[in-house]
This record gives sequence, structure tokens and C-alpha cells, in this order.
Amino acid sequence: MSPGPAAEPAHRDFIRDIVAADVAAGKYAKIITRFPPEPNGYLHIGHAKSICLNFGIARDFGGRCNLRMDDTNPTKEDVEYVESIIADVRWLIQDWADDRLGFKNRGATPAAVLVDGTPDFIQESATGSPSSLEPFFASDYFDQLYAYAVRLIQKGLAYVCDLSPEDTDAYRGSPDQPGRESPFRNRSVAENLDLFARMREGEFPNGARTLRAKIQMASPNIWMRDPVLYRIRHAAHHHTGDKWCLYPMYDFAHCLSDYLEGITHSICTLEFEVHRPLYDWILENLGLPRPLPHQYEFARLSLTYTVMSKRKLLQLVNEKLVTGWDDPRMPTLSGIRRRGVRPEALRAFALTIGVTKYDGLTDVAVLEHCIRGDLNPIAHRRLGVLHPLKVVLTNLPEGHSEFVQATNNPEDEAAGTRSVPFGREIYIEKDDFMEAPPKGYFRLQPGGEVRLKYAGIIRCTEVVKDAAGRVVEVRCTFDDTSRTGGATANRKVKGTIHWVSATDALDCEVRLYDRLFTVPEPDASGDFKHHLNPNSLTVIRAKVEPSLAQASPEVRYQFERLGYFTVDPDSQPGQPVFNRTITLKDSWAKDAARKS
RNA sequence: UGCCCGAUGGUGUAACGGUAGCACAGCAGACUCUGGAUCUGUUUGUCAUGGUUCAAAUCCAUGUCGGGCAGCCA
Repeated sequence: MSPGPAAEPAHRDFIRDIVAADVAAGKYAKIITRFPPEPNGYLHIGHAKSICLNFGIARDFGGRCNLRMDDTNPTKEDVEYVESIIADVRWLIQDWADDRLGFKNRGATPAAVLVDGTPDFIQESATGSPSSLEPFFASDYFDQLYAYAVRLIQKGLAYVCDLSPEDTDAYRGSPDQPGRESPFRNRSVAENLDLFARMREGEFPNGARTLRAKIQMASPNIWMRDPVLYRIRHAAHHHTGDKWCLYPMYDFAHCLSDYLEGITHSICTLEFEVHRPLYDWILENLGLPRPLPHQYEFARLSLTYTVMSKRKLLQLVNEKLVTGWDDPRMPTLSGIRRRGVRPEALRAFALTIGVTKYDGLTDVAVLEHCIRGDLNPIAHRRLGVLHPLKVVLTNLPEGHSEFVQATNNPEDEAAGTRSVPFGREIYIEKDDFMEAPPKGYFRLQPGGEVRLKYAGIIRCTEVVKDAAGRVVEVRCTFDDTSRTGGATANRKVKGTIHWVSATDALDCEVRLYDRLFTVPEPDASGDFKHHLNPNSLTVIRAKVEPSLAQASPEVRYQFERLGYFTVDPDSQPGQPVFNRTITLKDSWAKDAARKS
């Protein structure tokens, strides 16, 4: 097996162990996985786990991972979703597994081939310019799927059933009650062939007939009780248009799509475990000449303080409880991206949580840790004041103005330094001054000293209040010899705070995001919307250092002592809007919250 | 009273018959021109009961608890 290109440690999990064993046994010429979303919603962080697994395996074993739209239900799907899915997948695997992404030529469909004298179909992948490529679509296989269905009928293994949807349900029985055979189960092959063809021609209305596999109505596995393979749906499809009014079900389409693409390991979530016997039954009974894919299941991701189901996310969007699928509070990949998280953080997260069959609940703190860990070494530091309090340095001359040197990133010396304007009037964070602080408060207080980061030490000499008794200004003296590099620069002062020059500061909008829900398991019981966090978004006007006027999208900054911020697409030239990706850890605030 | 799957500290995960480890969270401390970062220390665990074995988290049996399965959804 070939090691991946990046210097990340090789990770093992039970599925990779299976793949490794298959590679060692020489079972397949090449390992091919697939990521098969249905285009009926946006991808979320749960999908990211699956993408990282499937592309990670392709990467670890020198194989490929096909992106495939599992689009067999035209009534729920849309091209908007197809496009967002492609963009999200590309973003997540960028600079990591791009070379493993399996695409096909635009418009290509499976080719007819002869394998050891047996006629068969195969869907080739392709490489080339992005504009000539597209993902795989299960709907591109409808002709071949139809041919396979005919073969099943000819073998006496499938039949057209006239039972209504309600009767089909009733005949299926229940988990502890065997089903009954459909009265249409023993139609002749000729009649089945004729009826199936007429279903395709559109002779029958929705729900009138289905094609069913002839397996075993008494099976303890409900999915083996003559499952429906095809249903009539007079509906236009986002990818095939009006060509079909007969659409295959997931169970029939999925295993065969895997086979057509030469998938070796078909990895899905736990709820499909009971479908595996059917997956195998269809492939085995078709007498297919090439190696068959195999299905493996792992536990989907659940995160605290998060809802993950597409239905609930769609509800948040439709009911305008968020601004859209890409609202930075959403667990969607587009939301997470807009929030300022990098794909590197998501990949690190996927590695950290692992892959098992245990259906657990991952603490969102793990994700937050990965986000901070990713941003800390790369984010340039900037000074910004979210809740400004004016400070006048009384011993500096009126109109005094100078520049101080600030370190761009203490974690990365190569990031260099920049000049930051400093003057007689500055803003500091409201929280960084307390008139009557509790014990253990390190920051500015009457008569006390604090260091202004990169500038020098100040001492509070006077507190100015308005008529209501609120502190509106603080007056201090500046210790000139304590400047960075000065004679008393290393004098010990408990606190160091950030600040911004009042005359030079850029006024801008900052969006402070917090968790969308207030409880660890919003959908544990009752209506998850009751647990929405009313403070998940706070929009403020902030004062930031002037260099940020040129902040470009896709760049992440750390506002010192506050958190990580990124430029939102809503920004205008010279008027950036910042999204707070995540706060810095703040042991003082945590301690204070614990004591109150 | 059906079938399938699972169970290791608070959470997630490793140990593949041979010293129960890692990460997050927590706690305590060191350091610090970010109460950030970093570093150090530390509390807490093999679902239960039997069996096999020199040796069991691991294999077997039974039980308990949890999850999934009765769409013409995926």
C-alpha cells in the first residue's frame, strides 16, 4: 500500500483493516470507494466524516473515490443540491485527495462490454479539464438498471405486482409477523415482461403497479419480503428530464450502481445494515461477470448542541430560523465554511473521532478544539475592540500619533511584523476595565496598571461617568520607558490587554456566532426548535485596526485575546464584515461563569 | 414473545489471548507583552454472571442495557 502524499499519520479503523486485508489478499486490482449523497439537501459535517473516510481510503490505498448522485427519487431532488454538493466535496478534499476524486466525462453513460463471453455494462471514470467532467449519477444508469430488471424477470426472480401501496404494506407483515405472498406473485415471465414494458411506456398511473423481487415473504428480515424494485412516478427528473416515469428504488439502484462503477468497498451508515442481504441478493442473482462490491457499515456522526438530520436542517432554512443553508450557525459544510473553518480542521476532526459501529454522541468541544488547533498556527493576529471604551492617555501631547510594531503570529516567526497606529486616544474592551473588580482580576482598574500589547504600560488615574453613573471614559498616564524595547519594558504587570487607536480605527460590522442550540441534545425529545439559542448571533459595530480595511475573503485572523475571525461574503470594498469563527479559550471567563 | 448490530473513564477512541493507552472535557500547577498558545501533573474505565485458558477488554454461553428494521424515501 502506498502512503499518502501528506505528512499525516496513517490512521487505522475497522474498515481500513478490511480494505488492507483485501489488498494483501490481492482481491481487487484497485480499491474504489464512492461517496453517494442524494441531492435533496446540503452536505453537513456528518457527510464530512463519510467523505474523509471514503477519500481517505482511496488515498491510503492508491485508489479512487467516485462522487455519485444517488438520484432515484425525482420528487425530492434538485440541481441546486447537485451543485452545492460538488462544491462542498471539492472544498473539503482540496489539496488532500483531489487526485483521488473519480469523475466521468459529461454526459457519459455505461458502455456495453463482453466479459468472458457474458454481456455486461461498465461505467468508466475520466480525467481532464473540470468543465468536461461531472460526477456520476445513478440516473445515468436507468437504461442498464432496466435491463438488469428484465434479466431478473426472465430468471423468474422478479414480478409485477398490482397491490396498492396500502395492501403492499398489509401483506408485508410486521417484524414479528411473517408476510403473505402477493396474489400476483406467480405471474408468467411473459406477462411480467409485458407489464413491466408497459409500466415504462407510461400506461399506468402512479402507484398502480410495482416491480418486486421474488424472495421470501416469511423472511425475518423485512427487506427480503419481496421488496419493491421499481415504482411508477410520472415526474420530471432533474438529470434525465421526461425520459422516465418508472424509477428504481434505492436498494435496486445502489448495489448495481456500485457494480457498474467497479466499486470495491461500498461504505454506508448503520441503518443500511439490514439491507445488506438484499444488496448481496440482487448482485448474486444477476450472474454478473465482474467482481462484486461489498457493503460495510459504520456509525454516523452525532454532535452535541447540533441537529444533523436533513429534514430538520431544511426546516430551519424554510422557517427562516437561519438565513439559509450557508448560515454560519448551520452544521452544513457551506455554513461551516462561511463561518471561517478550514477543511484541514474538519479532516483533523474526522481523524480524531474515528470510525466504529458504536452509535455515540461526540462532544462538539472536540470539533472546536480541532478548529482552534488548525487556526492557531496560521492565523495572523490583529487588534480589534468589540465593545469599545475610550481611554485618554493624559500625558501624551494632544494629537500625538505614532506607529508601534506588532507581531503577526507568535507561532510563526516568518509571518513578520506590521505597524499599528497608536495615539493619545484609544479604545479598549469594556470588559478590560472594572471600577470595583473581584479578587484575581488582572486588568485595568482605578489606580491600577495594565500593559497595552505592543505599546507600553498605563496607569488609571481617573474615571469619567455620565449622568447615569456609567463609565464612559477612563483617563490614564502612559509610562514612556515601558515601551516595547524600552528601559523598563520587562517590568512585571499582571495584565496585558488589546486596544486600537481611536482616531485611526476602522468601524466595521462583526457577527458574533455562538452555538445554535442551548442543550446538548436538541432533538432528544419534543420540538428541537424550543432549544434554539436566542443569542446564537449578535451583530455589533466594532473598532478594528485600520490594516483590516484590506482584509480579503478566505483569510482567517485572530483578533488578539478574542478569537478567530474571517471576512464574510457580505463585505463591501473597504467595509469588511467579520464572522467570528470561534472564541479563544478564556479561563478567566470560564472561572467567572462557574462562580456565578 | 421476530431479525440484525453494538457495549472500554464524563465523551470519543486504541489495545487483534500477554503491562488497559490516546484525545477531548475536568482539576491542579508552571510559563507568558494574548487570563491565548505551550508545558507538567492528575481524578475517573473494560455492562453482568458463568465458562475455556498458565493468561480474557479480547474467545464461548446466558442475561442486561442501547441502537436499527414494518416508505411505492435514501
